[in-house]
This record gives sequence, structure tokens and C-alpha cells, in this order.
Amino acid sequence: MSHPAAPPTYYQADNYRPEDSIGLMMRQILTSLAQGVEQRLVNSALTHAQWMPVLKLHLGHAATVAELARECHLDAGAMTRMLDRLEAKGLCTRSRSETDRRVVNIALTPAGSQAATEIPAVLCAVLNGHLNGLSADEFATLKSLLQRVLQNTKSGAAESLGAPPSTSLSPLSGATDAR
Amino acid sequence: MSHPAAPPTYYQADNYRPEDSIGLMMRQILTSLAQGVEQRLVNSALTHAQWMPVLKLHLGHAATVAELARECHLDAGAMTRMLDRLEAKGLCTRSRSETDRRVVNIALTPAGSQAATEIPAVLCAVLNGHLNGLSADEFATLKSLLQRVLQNTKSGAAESLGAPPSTSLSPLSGATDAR
DNA sequence: TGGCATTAATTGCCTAGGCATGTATTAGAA
DNA sequence: TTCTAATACATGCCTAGGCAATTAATGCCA
Repeated sequence: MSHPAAPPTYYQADNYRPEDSIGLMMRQILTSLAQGVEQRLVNSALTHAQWMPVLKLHLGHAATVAELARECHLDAGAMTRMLDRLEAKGLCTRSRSETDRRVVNIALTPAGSQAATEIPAVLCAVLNGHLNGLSADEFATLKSLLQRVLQNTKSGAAESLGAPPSTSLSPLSGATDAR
Repeated sequence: MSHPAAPPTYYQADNYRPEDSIGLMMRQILTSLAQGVEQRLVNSALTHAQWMPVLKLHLGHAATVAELARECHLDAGAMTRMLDRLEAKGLCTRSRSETDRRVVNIALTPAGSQAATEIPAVLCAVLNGHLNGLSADEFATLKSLLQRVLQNTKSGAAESLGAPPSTSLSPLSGATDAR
């Protein structure tokens, strides 16, 4: 390949202004979305971090710890503890698989299923509430642009560029928690 | 006023698809941004959550715990612990104010200032890396649309709408941690 | 001036996630 | 078949944030 295109220079270090950062803007929007979801989920006893695993279970997109962790893009250890909390609240149950005794099958209790059915409406209400004043075209444009930024995160364009070229030898190890 | 405009219905519960959610898209983008920043900050001994307070201190936007917490949009208790970690790493120092013995003045050490000077370049590099393939116009459009969504979070349009009308009597209290 | 509300900072208790390690179980190769 | 590698899950240790209660100091008002 003839070297990939250089990234743009829309942001410059010498006049960086936080309020122009799409990162901070998205962070504030996400915080607001999370708060909105949590407010509407108080009846379901679900926190904003808990609706996703419950929904994934409900939709049949996952039934084991590993599957659920992959679907929710989080650590297996974190998922184990999340299930501890969900189980403690009576929303799901765990049972060892009999065909493969390593895996743990997860199932929603009736209460869990009940909570799950309420989730999509809550998500949609909160999202729509944040789209006030945007036309359908503008909404489509926003989605499209976000999608393209998202592509950059996957193609690796975002990681390789700007990283110290030969300083860090093992890009995936490093930072073994000397925080 | 004649009741505010009803929010749009771009998202509908009966055919909600996670991959269309601008919330999930932004979450994935933010995760990638945070990872990128953290990778480039290993030399500075800063985590992605630590660059903001250090930068705010460096720019003189805050010099006390309360100011810093407000600038970083986070809890005062969390900021106290954040400063514990920063102080433990030798990046800042704390000292009781003599004019008002309640407040604690925070100052960066030379190491902290040094780390701070590297931050803007890192942020810009990561942001630019994620904007690959977007024209200047498209970038401006994205910022503008995000700004308008952000406005909805502040005007309260996002909170009031879609919330159970008369169910929750105290909108700001509630959810006293029965998680 | 004395009492009282307000403010600043800290701490305890909770949820939450990442990384490394440990342990059982399974799958695959010699 | 036996030994080894890979997998699934759990756990410990860390960073991190929110809410509530506590303590100390200040400001204000009667």
C-alpha cells in the first residue's frame, strides 16, 4: 500500500479549547443519556449499567458469561460481578451447564424478563428527548457522521497515527498497572 | 407559553436496534478516544481520567478542590480521592489556605507541570486520528449537531419529556441507593 | 456577640470496569 | 491414552465516580 492518508489537523495543541472537543461534547451527552435512562428505570430496580446485559439476555443474544461479556463489550470478570448483583436482586439465575461444566448458563427470572420488556421504550424515549429540534435529515446526518468516526476506531487509523513510533516496543503490553 | 414541541420519534421501542443508537455509537467512540489518550500518556504516568484535573490546574482554571470538581464535572468526594492519587504520584501538592482554613490549595509539582504541557498535543492527535476521512465541512457539521443535542440536555427538554408524569413526586431525590 | 445556616473538604459505602492470576474443565496433539 | 494447550469462570487488586454523613471553618443575621 502507498502509505495511508495523513489525519487532518482540525485540532491543534497551541489553541486547543475543551469546549470544541467532540470528545467532551459526547461525554456530556452520554452522561445526560445515562442519567435519563437511570431516572426512568428506578421502578425496574435497574441501573444504567445493568439494562444492557438484561436486554441481551432477554433478546437471546447471549446466555453465558463469556457471550454476555462479549456482547456488552466488557471484561469477563466485570460481568461475573455484574451477574452477582443482578442475581442478588433476583433478576437472573445461574446454573452450571451439563454438557460443558465450565460454562455457566444464565437465565432471566420472571422479574428480570419483566424489567427487560420495559427497557426499549425507555431507551427510545430518552434518545428522542435528546433529539429535540433535529430534523430527520439532520438526525440521519448525525448518525452517518458518527458511523464514519466509528469506522476510524476499528480500522486502526486512530491508534497507529500519532503514537510514538519506536518508543513503545510492545504496544499491547506495557502499563502493567503502575498507576 | 404554548406547550413546547413534542420530541421526535426517530427511535421506536418495537424496532429498536442497538447499532442505530447514537448513544452506543458515542460510547464506542469515547472508549476508543480514552484508550488512545491513555496509550500516549503512559510516559506521563497519567491515566485518561487524570489528564483533565492536571490540565485545569496547569491552565489556572482551578486551584481548589471545589473549583476543580466543578470544572471537571465530578463529585467533590471523587476529586479528593483523585488528588490522593495524583499527590501519591508526586504530580501535585495540597496546602491549607491561610485566608480561609476550610479550603485546600492545590499546586502542580514540576513533574505535574511537565506532564500537563504534553496533554494538549496528545488530545489533538487522538481526536484528529478519529476524524480521518471527514472533510472540514463535515467536521463542522458534526460539531454543530452535537452542540444542538447538548443544548437539549441543558434546556431540560431531555429530562422532562418521556418521564412518568405524576409517578415520581420528587424528581431530584428518589433512588436513594436501593441498588 | 451568640446562634445558625452555608460552605469546603474528607470519609464511608456503594456500583462499576480493567488487568492479572488462579482453578476447573475441555479439546487437541503426540 | 496421556500430556499439554486452550477455554470458562471466578477472584484479588487497582482506578474511578456518585451519594450521604461528618467535621471544620466561615459568613450572616438578629
